[in-house]
This record gives sequence, C-alpha cells and structure tokens, in this order.
Amino acid sequence: MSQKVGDRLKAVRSMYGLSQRELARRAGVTNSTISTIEQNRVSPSVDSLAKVLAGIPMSLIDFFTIDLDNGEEIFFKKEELVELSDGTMSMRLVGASRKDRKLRVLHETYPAGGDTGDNLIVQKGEEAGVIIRGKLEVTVGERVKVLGPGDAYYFNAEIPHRFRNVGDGECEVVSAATPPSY
Amino acid sequence: MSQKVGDRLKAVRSMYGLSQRELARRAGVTNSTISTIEQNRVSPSVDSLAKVLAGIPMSLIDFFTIDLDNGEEIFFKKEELVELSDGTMSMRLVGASRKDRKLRVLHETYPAGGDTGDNLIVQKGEEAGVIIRGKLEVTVGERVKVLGPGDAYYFNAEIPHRFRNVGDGECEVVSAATPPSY
DNA sequence: CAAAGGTGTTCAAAAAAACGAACACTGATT
DNA sequence: AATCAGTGTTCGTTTTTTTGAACACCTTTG
Repeated sequence: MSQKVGDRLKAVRSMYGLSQRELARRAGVTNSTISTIEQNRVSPSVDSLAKVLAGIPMSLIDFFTIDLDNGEEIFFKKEELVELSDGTMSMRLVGASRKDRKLRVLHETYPAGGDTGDNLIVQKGEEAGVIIRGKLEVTVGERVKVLGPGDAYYFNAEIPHRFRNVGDGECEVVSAATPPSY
Repeated sequence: MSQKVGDRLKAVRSMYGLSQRELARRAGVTNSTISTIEQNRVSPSVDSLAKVLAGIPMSLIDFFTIDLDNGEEIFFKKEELVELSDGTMSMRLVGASRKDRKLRVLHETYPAGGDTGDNLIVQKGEEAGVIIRGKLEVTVGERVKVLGPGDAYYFNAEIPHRFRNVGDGECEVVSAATPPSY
C-alpha cells in the first residue's frame, strides 16, 4: 500500500473510462472533490471514498487490494510468443513471461464488423487470445491496439475491455477464458 | 465490507488488547478521535485511519480484508473432534468443520509454569493444537479458555495469542503450525 | 474512605475536507 | 472564427472531523 489514494483513484477511474465529472455524477459528489482527492491535496474520509467508489462501482477492499498495472506485458508481437509445438500442430504459448497463469485457450471467429461493445464488462480472472485472420482492435483499460495475424493479447479480466473487428473480412481468434473449467 | 469502520476498529483494537488511550498514544492522535470513530459518529479520513492503524500496527489493506470472527468454531470439546484412527494409533482431526485448512500438527510439552508471554506475536497462517496432559490456558484475541486433556483449539494466527501452562505438572500438547513446510 | 490511575464519553474550538461556482483549456460543430 | 460541450483545476464558503480539556465511572492502593 505504498501508492497514494489519489493516484489509485485516478488510475481506477481512467481504467473505467470515466471523467471526473461523470464519476462525480454517478457517485453523488462534486467534481472538485474528486479533483482534489486525485491530486492528493486532501485525504477523503472512508465514507467519502466509499461513496465515490460506489459510482464505479468498486468496493473499498477491491480498491485497496487491486494491483493497477503490475508491469507485466499485455501485448505480444508474433515473434514474442513461445513455441510449444509438438510437431504436427503448432502451439505457441501466450504470456509465457507471466506468473500464475490460470486460463484455457479456445477458438473464435468474429464476423465483419463484430464488436463486443463498450459496455466494458468486468469479471474475475484472466483473458488471452491470438489473432489468426483479420484485424482485431483490443481495448484494455486505457490501452488500445489493433492486432493482426500472429499478434496476441493477455490481460487481467478485472480491467474493462472490448473487442472490435476492424477488418473487412472475418476475424479468426484463438481466445481463452478463466477459470479453466469454463 | 458490510461492517462499519468504527466497529472494525473497535474489534481490531480490543483484539490487540489496547485501550483507546494507549492506541491513541502510539498512533499520535487523541483518544477522543478513536472514541468518536468507534462510535461511528465520524468517518475518518483515509490518512487518519492509516495513522491510527500504524499504532497497532496494521495496514489499511489488512484492516479492510481481515475477517474478524467468521463465526467458525475456535474451541472444541473432546467429543467434538473427528476420529481419523488407523487402528494402531488414534488421530483425531481438529477443526474438521473449518474450510481450507492449511496446517500440520506437531507434539509439544510445556514445563510447569510455561508461558509464551503476552507479547502477542502475530504471524500469517493458522494454528491449532490438542492438550494431552495438564492444563493450558489459551488466549486468542479477547477469548480466553483453560483447556484440559482431550480439549483442543484452532484459530487464525493473525489474531494475537498466548499459551500458559496453569497446571502444577507438565503439559503435553499436540500443536501445529502453518504453512505445513515449517 | 480517599486518592490515584485507569477506562470510555462529551463539548467548544481549531483544523481539514466537501461543496458550489467560477476559471482556463481542448476538440468538435457550426 | 465562434459557439458548444467536454475536460481538469482553483477559490471562498459550508460542512465535517480532530483536537484539547473536561466529565463520569470503575478498580486499585495507601
């Protein structure tokens, strides 16, 4: 818990794509409150902080627990994937540098113009995938990148995310979900 | 996080055997501050709360995370232990009703008058034991009980605790530590 | 019994945080 | 170019929290 409360709030808020005013409106506080908190010019009361977080929504315990960007990689270039080939089929490991992986990979195909929307669904666990054909725009928190064949992604599913097929044909992806059971 | 901040602080403080004034002195705040917080008459700023917790000491994340009395049993009567006997030796399972047990049992013998002292050492993990011979006074947080042969204990080691041989002879105990490796 | 040291609580004054309304800036739309 | 809606910031006022010094109560000590 070395990080300042203001910094954490700022990081969390921008992760959810909310402006100070938008969050203030949802939380029922003024934008100046959030502004001064994020500048660490004031230390909010626990009630105030809880009230602000309710606008996200996020619990106090999650706010203090969540690690915001642990420095691990999110995007991998084709040549950064680790080859686990057994000879007949090629299996390239995504996120090999990450510790404590807990997920299972699947196959998916996006129709032209396919889009999960910006509802920014959040769920426990992790998510990863490889683009096979087409162009997929992946949004993870504030980071956005258009990935092509051979590229891949790996991120914490707690961070709001979105997928969009920005190519003119189908987009084939090897995707994954966690926990491994489903 | 349904519980109020004041209630949590009060529970944590009394667990550590500190008075409002003693905690106030260690934390560098006034006793009235702690009094009003514990009555939920005010909502402390995050800084203030952290300052108070530093006097325990306890981190913010631990404060919000720790479950203070999860309703699970701490003391077990002799007949409440689950028999895991293999025929030659009798193995009675302590805390069978508890989920996610992570510990390993050992043997110990306390000399007459033996006492771990009230330094209230705190450590991650869980701790359990069975009294074989003698009388052992076990203090866990606010709860105190004198256990005799066949009785047992099981508690979260994060709660301050103390053992004292209150009998006139040796006290034999089957004790345990966590994690299992040591 | 009375004094001393301990507990938690209460109240007016001082300090800190939240509000409310402004400001300055940016990018998009006329 | 000018308006508009958006962003984050700043400042005086209002509200809330913290302080400091009392209070009432209890237990121990002389």
